[in-house]
Amino acid sequence: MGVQTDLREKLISDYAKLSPQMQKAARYILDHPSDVALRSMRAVARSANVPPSTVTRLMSAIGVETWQEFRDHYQNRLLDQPASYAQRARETQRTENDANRDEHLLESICRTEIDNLSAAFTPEMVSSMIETCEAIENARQVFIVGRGAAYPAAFQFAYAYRLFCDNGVLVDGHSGTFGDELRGIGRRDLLIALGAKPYIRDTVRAVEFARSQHCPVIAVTDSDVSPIATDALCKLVVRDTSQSFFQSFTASLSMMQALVALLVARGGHKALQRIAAAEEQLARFDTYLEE
Amino acid sequence: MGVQTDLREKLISDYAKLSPQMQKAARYILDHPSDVALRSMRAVARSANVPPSTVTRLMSAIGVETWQEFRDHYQNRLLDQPASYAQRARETQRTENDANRDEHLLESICRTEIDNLSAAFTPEMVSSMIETCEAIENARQVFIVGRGAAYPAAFQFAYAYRLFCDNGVLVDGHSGTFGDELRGIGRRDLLIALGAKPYIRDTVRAVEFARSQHCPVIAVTDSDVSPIATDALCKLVVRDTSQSFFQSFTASLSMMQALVALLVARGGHKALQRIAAAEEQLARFDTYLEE
DNA sequence: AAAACACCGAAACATATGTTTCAGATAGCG
DNA sequence: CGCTATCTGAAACATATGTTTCGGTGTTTT
Repeated sequence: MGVQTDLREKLISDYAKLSPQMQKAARYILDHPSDVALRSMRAVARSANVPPSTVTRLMSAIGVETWQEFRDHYQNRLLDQPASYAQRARETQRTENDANRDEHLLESICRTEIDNLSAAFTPEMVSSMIETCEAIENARQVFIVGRGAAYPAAFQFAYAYRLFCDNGVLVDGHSGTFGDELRGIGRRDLLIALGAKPYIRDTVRAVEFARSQHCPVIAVTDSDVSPIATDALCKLVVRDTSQSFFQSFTASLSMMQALVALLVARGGHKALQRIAAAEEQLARFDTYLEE
Repeated sequence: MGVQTDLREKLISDYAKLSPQMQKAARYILDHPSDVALRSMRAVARSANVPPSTVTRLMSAIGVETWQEFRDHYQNRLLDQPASYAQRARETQRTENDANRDEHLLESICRTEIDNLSAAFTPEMVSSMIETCEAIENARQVFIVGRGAAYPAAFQFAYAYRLFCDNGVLVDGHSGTFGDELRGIGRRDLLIALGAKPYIRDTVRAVEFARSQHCPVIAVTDSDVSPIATDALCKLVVRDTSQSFFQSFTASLSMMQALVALLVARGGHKALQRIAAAEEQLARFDTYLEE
């Protein structure tokens, strides 16, 4: 070895001493190593939102003569570990009942998650999601309920939704009783209910209550015949296959995120303006770390 | 899309019908596929002892419009990505002002999410996750902190973890001040911190406090140089690329779920017994709907 | 033998790339 | 306040890149 230090490590260790703009460049490079190997310097600079000169300066700052040298290093790295997905699967399978049981488990989890995810974006689901969006756009208030393991996805949606709409209510029962928050729900509102087997009683009750008040329901659940999905306006059925005792809520979360993205895209300028305002407000509160 | 044939196969099948010089070029390309991905066209031509024009002609001979298209194909093969980031971006842009804009957006979101997910389960990440598990198993108390958009993933882990271990603490600041919950943290404990750009001040402060008390930190974040990741025991770097203004936390959530699954798998019978006990307790409380 | 044809490589071309230069901006300090 | 030192981005620069053009070569066809 000797002088052949790993440039990536060097970039990390020197990161603190770099100028702000160089940090931006360095950060992009660290986060997208394959870009260095495959794309041009100017293209990388463009993606990092930095002028080309900054990248050249970064090179000399970390003691690299030329971009070529840097690129070569990353190309070799890329060639050394052609850890393709398929190859990885084969390797892990070969050593199935072996010492690296853990690796195999994680590999299998990854595949399952990807399957769950693609199942959530089939054409039928996509059109259901678009319907859901229309329902949300026309609703007076949007209630979101998800208990237990479904709570993260519900929270995620409520959190993002609140950044550009103020008619969202996360029914989390954190303060006082659960039912209080649903008071006044009616036919012009909308309830988004999340939950998979085993169905949590609270969630089902919330759905039943909403329906009794003629409030339409969007069900994000694991089956067309789940107690949450009965008579729902839209049934967003997500797979939650998992290797562990615990169902996977990855697909639910992803779908909720996709709904938010879709709402924003359809909302156009107005939505973006509200987001900007919300973020500025957060910045005022000193929520975020400065650059 | 649709007619997305494999260009390498095309090269092989058409080989016989090519002119001698083109065969020389084709042959070199077949023998050195990574050269196509990494080097320039002229460089490849030089190595193949062929003028550049021959390579261009070869492109049109096999029905490829431009060398870029050819190179992109080989780059994707090298990365084993079903669709390149650039390609995806172009596709989405192309159909931006279209009738079925929504469908395209969702389709593109799905692909991005899958990319994020596979990036979270690369061999390096897998080994980091296993290290993380060992750290968790040896910790006295396990603190989990994630604010804002990172909260779902933190909650998810804490919720599942509590079903089979009782030394987990979700630092959510719901009651009283944030710092209170970290009181007494020390070198035998462990802090799992989640957060992506823009970094929420509270999270960073929690990390700094933990480090000042010599408590090791596991960082689930978006970059090796994120303020959360500095001096972390394990850096679990997850991609959060997203089509919307909002980062995607799908990969974070999935990784946390995977950690739980891994912990349970390594925990063996004991873990399963505890889970059974926890579920029975929940059933006693009438949490779930009966069948 | 001449014409028609496919094939080839040097050179021309417009564009893109990596690097350097320079002038303005910004922050630190006496 | 002024002075310095650093940082930054636009522009300039020489070079490299992908593609096209064009004339030349050899082979086939009539």
